[in-house]
Amino acid sequence: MSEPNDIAKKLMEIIPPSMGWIRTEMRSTMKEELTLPQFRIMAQIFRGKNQACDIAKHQGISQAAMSKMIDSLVARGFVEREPNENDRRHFHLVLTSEGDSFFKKARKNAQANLKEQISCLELSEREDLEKGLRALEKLFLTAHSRDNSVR
Amino acid sequence: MSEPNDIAKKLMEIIPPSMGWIRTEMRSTMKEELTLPQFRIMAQIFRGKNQACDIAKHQGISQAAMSKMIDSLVARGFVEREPNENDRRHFHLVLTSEGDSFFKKARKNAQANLKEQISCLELSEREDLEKGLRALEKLFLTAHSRDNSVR
DNA sequence: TGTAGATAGTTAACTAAGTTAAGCGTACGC
DNA sequence: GCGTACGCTTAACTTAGTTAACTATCTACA
Repeated sequence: MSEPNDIAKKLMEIIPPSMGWIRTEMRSTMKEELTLPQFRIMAQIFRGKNQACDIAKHQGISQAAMSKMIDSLVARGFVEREPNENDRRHFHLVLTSEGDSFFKKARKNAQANLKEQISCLELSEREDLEKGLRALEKLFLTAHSRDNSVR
Repeated sequence: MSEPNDIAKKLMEIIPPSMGWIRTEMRSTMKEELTLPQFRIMAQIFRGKNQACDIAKHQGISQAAMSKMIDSLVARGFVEREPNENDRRHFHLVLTSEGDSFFKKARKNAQANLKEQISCLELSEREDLEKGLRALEKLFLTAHSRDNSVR
């Protein structure tokens, strides 16, 4: 039990379809408004990450992709690029008040759906899930920071 | 603790970047050969799912998208559409011998990378992760089958 | 001081993966 | 045997990603 290899196998089996499911949930929740990658970018800005390249690194995408998605968020009036006086190479990304309230609403809806599903699990399963997510977080964070240091 | 709402929040925070990380891992493992969605389709066929619409449902994508990706797998010589005599509306998808051996090789490599990362976790964390993945599986499967029955 | 190199971001050209809508052929219930 | 549901494909489109080449800025250092 708990053989790294078995876990790796399970991870590859479970995570992608779960992700597909979350994507579908989010899509139906947010209708035409916002795609999942756009939502994630807004989530990062909301949490105080305000430099495009940092967010790009965190999401594992290129700066070019980031730049384009920020364009579309700016076009929708959800995000603004504020010039940064200290270092004029980068902008300070901020949510507009419209972006902020939309983000909060979208997050709440998406969570409500997920919450309903999660409520169907047994208590013990919910505990397992919670602990498992923490382990996954650590796994991802260590792997990720290692990547960054190497590349 | 273990409030469905907290878990939902955590899920939305952790799964997408984890997915991004797995995608990056897979990409570097499989080089130019195969994309992750293509790999997942092959995995389904490998496990005996051989009807395009079933796989499309499982992945949460449209039949049209499925059809195109199967085209590309067929073009690479990894998959074949065998006519089905019982019901000529659908094909019987099978891996070619080249597809089969490529799939096994790719899966082994991808797992080896993940395994290495997972080995860095404590034993207790690995156990948590394993249990959590099982809970996630159940969550996904029940939600998914409910979706299918409703939609 | 001035120049070399690193960093932040954009643009262009491309590909993959997804969507919806329309259509074709087959199977099946009544 | 006819309408309807099903399996699949095609066409036209969008989004998200890539790499490569570019601009502009900052920083370190001879």
